[in-house]
Amino acid sequence: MLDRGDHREGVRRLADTRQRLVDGAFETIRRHGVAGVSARTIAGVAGANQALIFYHFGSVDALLVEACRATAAQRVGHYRDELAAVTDFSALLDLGRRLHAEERELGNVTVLAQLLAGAQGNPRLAEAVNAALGLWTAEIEQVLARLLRGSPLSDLVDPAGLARAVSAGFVGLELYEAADLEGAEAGMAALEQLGVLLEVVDELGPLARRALAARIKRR
Amino acid sequence: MLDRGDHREGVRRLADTRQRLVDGAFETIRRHGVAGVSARTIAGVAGANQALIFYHFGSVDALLVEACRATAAQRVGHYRDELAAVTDFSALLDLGRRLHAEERELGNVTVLAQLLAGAQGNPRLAEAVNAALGLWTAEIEQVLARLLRGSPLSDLVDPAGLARAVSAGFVGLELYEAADLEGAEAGMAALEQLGVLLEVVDELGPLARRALAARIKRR
DNA sequence: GTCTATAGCTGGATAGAC
DNA sequence: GTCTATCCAGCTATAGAC
Repeated sequence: MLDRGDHREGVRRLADTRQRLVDGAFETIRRHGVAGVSARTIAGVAGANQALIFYHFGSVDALLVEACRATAAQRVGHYRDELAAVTDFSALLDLGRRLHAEERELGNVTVLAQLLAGAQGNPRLAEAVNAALGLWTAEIEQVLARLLRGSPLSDLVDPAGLARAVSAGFVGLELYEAADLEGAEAGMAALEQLGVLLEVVDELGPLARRALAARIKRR
Repeated sequence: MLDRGDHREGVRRLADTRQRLVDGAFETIRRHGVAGVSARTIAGVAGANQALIFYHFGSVDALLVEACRATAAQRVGHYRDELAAVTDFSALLDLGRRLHAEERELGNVTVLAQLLAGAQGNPRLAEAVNAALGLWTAEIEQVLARLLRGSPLSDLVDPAGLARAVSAGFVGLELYEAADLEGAEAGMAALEQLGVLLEVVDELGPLARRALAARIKRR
């Protein structure tokens, strides 16, 4: 059927198999969740032979790990410059909105959530997902730390923790979406409202600012 | 070995099988995640025969649905009175801390997160998890709505959305925990800090309060 | 209601031809 | 590198003895 074995460099009938398997793994998780993943289903989506997963990666788990790693590295890199250019909470919220919409659209959040769930009792996968999430949170944390310097919020909010809470919120809401779409959307909106609150508080006038700082200190 | 078949009412060597299967299902998810769940693993944990799952519930899925339903109903009922007695954000935060600690300890959050992940592409399970989460969010939403009346935050924060965002945050962080314990704890702390921020803002003096309300209106 | 046994299937993984 | 064929483990679900 296909002209397999053709090795002229210009042909590229399909991307090389290894890559197609990685993409297929991602797509399979996105569509059916980790529960629906197997060597056979992935191979089916990738249009490749099941045995090739073991030839190229050694095991199905190892393929999932690679899919996780590759996606995170690529996507985080895609936003690095934009995140570095952010100078206030308002801009961060705007970027956050866009970033989340883009990643959701691509299915990256769903896949991350599913991998995270699958990592329960699977140390190899857990390590990979941890690394992937670490790439995201490190970037966000850096921006938050920069913005919080000199803010009345700096005594209250821990950048590292907030970065993880926001990531976890996205992940949790994405899972929620499969069970209750409208509820998840309302939750998403609330997350934005909290962002607006941070922004508003951060931009308070000197008087209100001092009152707030005093209140925070007292706790 | 065991004196099976003994039907004297006082014996109760073990709780009735149906209940042990529900508990076993819960425990299996908690320990190994949805990925590790099967009729055999559940039966093993429950100390029962695998075939009894199909006799009592018809399918493994149906057993998971029942475990989800039973746990949620029981636990939400457990907090209803306390939630109804809450009259300010400070008390809500205190209760929230305790509630979350208790539920985490019991494994209820982990199980919910795992079921949520498994609900992807499993409509029957999705419906059950949706109902379970609905019980929680309905209670939280009610308290939030009550507390927000008259607060400068009422124009900004939607109780229904916030209830879902908080639930999703807990769920997401619980998943996170399997991959990165310290990170998840930092995230949890940040969630509390946001709670404190709500509390502080809510209790602001009239002057700062007015400044804040004006800022919020402007957006 | 509970057990054993088993049918029938899907899954991970490997051997070996090409 | 890719394909076919296959082994074997584990799974759902049912039949039937007790």
